[in-house]
Amino acid sequence: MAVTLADVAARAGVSAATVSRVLSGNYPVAGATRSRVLRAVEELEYVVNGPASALAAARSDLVGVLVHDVADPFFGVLAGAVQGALDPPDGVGGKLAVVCNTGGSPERELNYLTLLQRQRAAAVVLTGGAVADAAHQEALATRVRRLAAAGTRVVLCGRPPLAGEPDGALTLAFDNRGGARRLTEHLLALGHRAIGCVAGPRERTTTRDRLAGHHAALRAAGLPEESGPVVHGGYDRSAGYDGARELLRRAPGLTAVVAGNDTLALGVCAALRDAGLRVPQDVSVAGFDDLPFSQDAAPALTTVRLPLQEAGARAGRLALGAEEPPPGAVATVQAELMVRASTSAPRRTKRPTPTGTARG
Amino acid sequence: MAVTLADVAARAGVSAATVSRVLSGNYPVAGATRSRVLRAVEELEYVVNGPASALAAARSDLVGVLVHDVADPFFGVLAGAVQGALDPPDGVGGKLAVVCNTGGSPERELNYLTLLQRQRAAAVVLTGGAVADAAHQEALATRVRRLAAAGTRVVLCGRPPLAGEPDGALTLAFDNRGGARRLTEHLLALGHRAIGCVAGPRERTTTRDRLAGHHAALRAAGLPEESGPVVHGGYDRSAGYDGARELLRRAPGLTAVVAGNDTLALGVCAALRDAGLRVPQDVSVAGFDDLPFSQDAAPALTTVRLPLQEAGARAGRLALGAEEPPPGAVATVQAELMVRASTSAPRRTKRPTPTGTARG
DNA sequence: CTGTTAGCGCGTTCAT
DNA sequence: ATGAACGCGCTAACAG
Repeated sequence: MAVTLADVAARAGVSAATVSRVLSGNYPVAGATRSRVLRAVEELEYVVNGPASALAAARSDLVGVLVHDVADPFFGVLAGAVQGALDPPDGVGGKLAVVCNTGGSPERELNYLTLLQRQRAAAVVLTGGAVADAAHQEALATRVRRLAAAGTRVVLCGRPPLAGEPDGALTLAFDNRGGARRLTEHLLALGHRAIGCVAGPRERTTTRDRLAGHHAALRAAGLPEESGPVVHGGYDRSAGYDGARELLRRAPGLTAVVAGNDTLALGVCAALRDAGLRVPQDVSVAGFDDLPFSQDAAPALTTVRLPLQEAGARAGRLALGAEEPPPGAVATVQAELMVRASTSAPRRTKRPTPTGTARG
Repeated sequence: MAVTLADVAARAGVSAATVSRVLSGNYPVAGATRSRVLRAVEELEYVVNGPASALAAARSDLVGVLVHDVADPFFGVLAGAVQGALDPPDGVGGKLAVVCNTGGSPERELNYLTLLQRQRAAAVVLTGGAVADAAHQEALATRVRRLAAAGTRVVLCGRPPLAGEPDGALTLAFDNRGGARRLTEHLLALGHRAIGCVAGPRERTTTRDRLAGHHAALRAAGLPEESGPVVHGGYDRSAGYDGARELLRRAPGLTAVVAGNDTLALGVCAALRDAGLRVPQDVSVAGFDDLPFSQDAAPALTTVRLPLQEAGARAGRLALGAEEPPPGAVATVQAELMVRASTSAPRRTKRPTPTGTARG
């Protein structure tokens, strides 16, 4: 049916082995033969059979990229950066990115890992926060071990390392805790004392780490953890909207709201606006991630910047084995506080510490 | 090294063929044998070798998805929807999405198509506007023909059909022209007569179609095409910013600006703000696409909604052959005008038609 | 319903 | 530097 190596070999008057060598390039071949072969390839419009070569060589050109949802800019940027790093800077030799939307579901995550193992993927990049559930973490660690055993490189990007085993898995963790802490410290420095929090899904490591940073800042300032109400929900805009309304109901005296991420923050701003409150005059709002749209929001969002582009690219290079693994197989990506217009000092006309809101 | 079909067969006391049949499921197998096989699979932690089965069956589980840039929400949403449609609703049988960032470059597009042909991809979805260049269109048509000949389904999503050949390629075109026309008509109805345009890259079909719709509306209103200045650039925020400044320089009397897409529109708004102009009081601004962030912009963006989610999902189903192809192999996805807060009637204090700006 | 027999197209020794 | 031969792991006829 399709033209094969043998056809090219016949056309060029050489053996199939020679054609194979010319095409892979990793073997000495006489200049004359080489060009003869290449011409035959052109004339016959020959295209290598990937599956066949993957079978024979026991390795494929596929790299799996697991994300919660590519449509979410956070993951879109990450996935794009990984893909970019996989791309041949010169011409060939590049690997293909298989993007898988897990929706954050542990089952789907596991399922996709199996599918990728089936493809004999060269590497797998797991992005985004994990589910902080022991059973799932265990199942995941097992899968990762198997993949590593099968020769697949595994890179975690934006999540903590797997418990007790850098068995070949490399990790690029994000400093969610530190970033969140600095963010809350910024609000405290502005004078806020009643800070609400619209955190993300309760079970995610990302949520937990950011919340931990927030609480750490409160404690360090001598404030009780309950000094600010916390609501959990999804990581989408509507969760931000609903969360802000809930917060307002529970603690009408809030002067600031920190959101689990920028998308939530946008929802929070919308809810505040609809409630007749101005940002930041009446209530300050802050996000996390510094997604592209954040600086164009009105007011521009104070947030914590994660270098997603750089992190994704690095994850891609690590997946290719094109970059030296970090010492200890784990590197932490720093987060940077970005102060913009959505936060300011609280209005003095409001009572500074509207207590009695905790335990609401 | 790894456990193979034969190992499972031995363990279950059956032939390799039987195991294969159990796993593919498309062949009658006795219940008892089936469960015996499945148990052996479990015990041995057997995972099918994808490349081997792709080779033997002459088809793979891969579907290529070409986008300009997944990090761009437009493409992220599209890619996510395609991937979602590929996903097994029940459990197995799903295909994997290979996402390729072409950056809009014809060469890379062609290159990726070759890579996907090499993988013997089951289907390829080409998204986003094409480059309106005859040579490239020709090269592309050739590649598509080859892919189709090799049994790969080809779906175009968000771009016009390839000239003179539905050789197996299905098209989901977007009504860019109609949407743009209705958008400009909306501005005209509000009373605007001096409408600038920050169009996208000159060579893209998307840009051309939207611009054509804009001009059609102007003509229908009896206005000369030059009644509004047009600047070209990229499709990113900074192009919007720069474009708006250029527009302001060339035609200070503008009362409205239509942007090639929402991202550009955000840049336009920023430039306007920096120039001390209010949106929409001083200048109305409109975008295109209705990306998620558009309704959260301040002011909320008047734009033209493209049902990206639905279109992507449909493209995915067409790629799987799970949906009836549209009659004539081409379907047009309608665009819907979304009037929001960024457009309003022009200020009466400004001269209605500040002519003398054309040919600037 | 199940086993046997052939390849699928390529990489890779091992000779030469 | 090149060719011959084998096998990667699986599916698909074809028997039975």
